[in-house]
Amino acid sequence: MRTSQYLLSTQKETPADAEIVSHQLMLRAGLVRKLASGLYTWLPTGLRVLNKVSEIVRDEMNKAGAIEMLMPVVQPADLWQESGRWEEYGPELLRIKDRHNRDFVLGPTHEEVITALVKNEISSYKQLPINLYQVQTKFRDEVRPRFGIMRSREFTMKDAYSFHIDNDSLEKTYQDMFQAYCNIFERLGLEYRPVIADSGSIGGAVSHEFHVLAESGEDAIAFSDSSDYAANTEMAEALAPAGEKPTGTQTMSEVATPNVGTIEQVCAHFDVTAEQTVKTLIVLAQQQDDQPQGLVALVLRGDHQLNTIKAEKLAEVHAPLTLASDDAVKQMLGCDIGSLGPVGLTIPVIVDRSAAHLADFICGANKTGYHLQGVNWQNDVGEIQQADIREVQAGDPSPDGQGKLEIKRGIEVGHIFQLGDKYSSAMGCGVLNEQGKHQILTMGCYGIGVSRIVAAAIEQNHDKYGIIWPDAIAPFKLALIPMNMHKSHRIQEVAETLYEKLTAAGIDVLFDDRKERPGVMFNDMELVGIPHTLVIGERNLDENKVEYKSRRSGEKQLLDIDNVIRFITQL
RNA sequence: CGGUGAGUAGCGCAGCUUGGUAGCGCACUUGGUUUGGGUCCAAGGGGUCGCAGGUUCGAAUCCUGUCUCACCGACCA
Repeated sequence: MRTSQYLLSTQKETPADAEIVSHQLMLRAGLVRKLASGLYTWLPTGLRVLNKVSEIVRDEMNKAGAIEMLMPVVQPADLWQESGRWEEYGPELLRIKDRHNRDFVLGPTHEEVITALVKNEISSYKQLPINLYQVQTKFRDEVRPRFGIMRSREFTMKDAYSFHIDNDSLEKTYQDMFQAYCNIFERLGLEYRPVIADSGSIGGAVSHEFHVLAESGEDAIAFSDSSDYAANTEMAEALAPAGEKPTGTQTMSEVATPNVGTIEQVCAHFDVTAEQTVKTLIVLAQQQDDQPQGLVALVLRGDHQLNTIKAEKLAEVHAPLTLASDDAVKQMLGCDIGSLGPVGLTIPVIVDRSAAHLADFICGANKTGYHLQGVNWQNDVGEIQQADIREVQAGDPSPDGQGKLEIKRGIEVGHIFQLGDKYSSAMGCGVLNEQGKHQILTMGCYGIGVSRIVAAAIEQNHDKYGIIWPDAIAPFKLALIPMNMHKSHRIQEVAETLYEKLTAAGIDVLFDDRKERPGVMFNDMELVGIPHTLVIGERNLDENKVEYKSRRSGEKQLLDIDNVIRFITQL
């Protein structure tokens, strides 16, 4: 490709509304342009990268025995009504009507379509297992699209769905997919980790996310410092502190604490650390039929944070988790939220394991302006219900019993899970088994955020000059930069010849034949992130040499012109 | 949805307080100059100042409404 016949579209200045590096560089290097919030046009350079990523994904999926197909973006609403997700999915599901006023959705995912298809196409256990996938556009009407392509509303996803007669078969395909995903991220040249994940409300126990590690990641991942254990913090189990539960020695007493509400103020007032205090959060209870809305108290150690996902899984708690309003608390419990505590509450109380491990602690007195000190569960509260409801933090013991947890940030680029029969049973998708009986299938599903990988790769591979693509997904492998070609026939001749030969050798080369000064070319090629550069200049031509430069290491070396093709091919 | 901020040329911004019909840098066009790291000089082209309404002789500027965009958002108990 010649720059003179290409759309490079680089920019010197960073657009004002781009917050993270990958977004800024994608705009500056001319990979994407925003059309509207969460909607992006892929420019030629960006599309080249996107296509390289999809090709690697396809290749590994095919090798793992999956079969490519393609389903429509627009899907009829009745499929979603059948699966129950028409009501369940919420406002992220963009609903549209056609000219006949029939309901459709813009597909955020394709379980319904594939299940309906398999129901019709597959009728015997002999055709199983089968794993079908597509690389396709998805639409999710995100509340807040952000970070450019990282969380956009329209995006490219590889989604695969496998169908099985039993769980053993599902388990095997799941393992194959796990391995295929590792291969994919390995080949993409990214630093990644598979982590244990929340399978959501979908049921089916097993689920893994694949994260690319990056500071700007939206997810927190907990790692053991001495084993393979890695889990999304949503999922990572928080163990009770090690050792015997301390025995209380104090007797509970009430202390006037005017204007003391936050844990920070409590600590200051009593001159203790947050580890000796307890905080009480009041949330809405799971609604019982015909009963008025109840409340539930969640009790945590002062220095701990509530984990919403864990709390929502409790039968007593309303999902999605909703904090009771200040007014509701005041009305039902008779005090300000800053003075709440577990002692003497008439609503259900659920205590985090770490909080339950405390003795002689401090908490609110359920009386505005008063706290209790020297509180002990056994004496002052009685039998309590314990649960793991807190967020793990760095330094906590690893749930697998080996080492301590570290917390790092990651970008979720892949998610695999065992779905079970949620969709197949809702939609009656089954086959005749060996006994000639109709049997509902069990399913797995496996997603990769293809467009998100492009952004994630940049987050992990850039410097102050621009992007540094891993070779496998670079838009071009090589930049050919002639110095002042328009003044020198000799340079032009060498450049043209090299360009022809390199192209003939199957190398993706971008030949900068613009009438620009060298500095402009260098800067553009570095911004775009092309991994390898050849510079052709008068100086070296006298020796029959050209200069090679690596984008990543910055290392330069002179090459004999005759050796260029071989050298570049071997990179 | 709540909070904050922003909409003026393709991009980055000034002008608005104190109304008088729009400007700077980059990019673009033309000519010259320069040529191993975003040369320099000159001359140009390009904007219904987000949209609608109002006040006024006159509105980018003041008022009202509206749309769009970005960032932040249980973690207070």
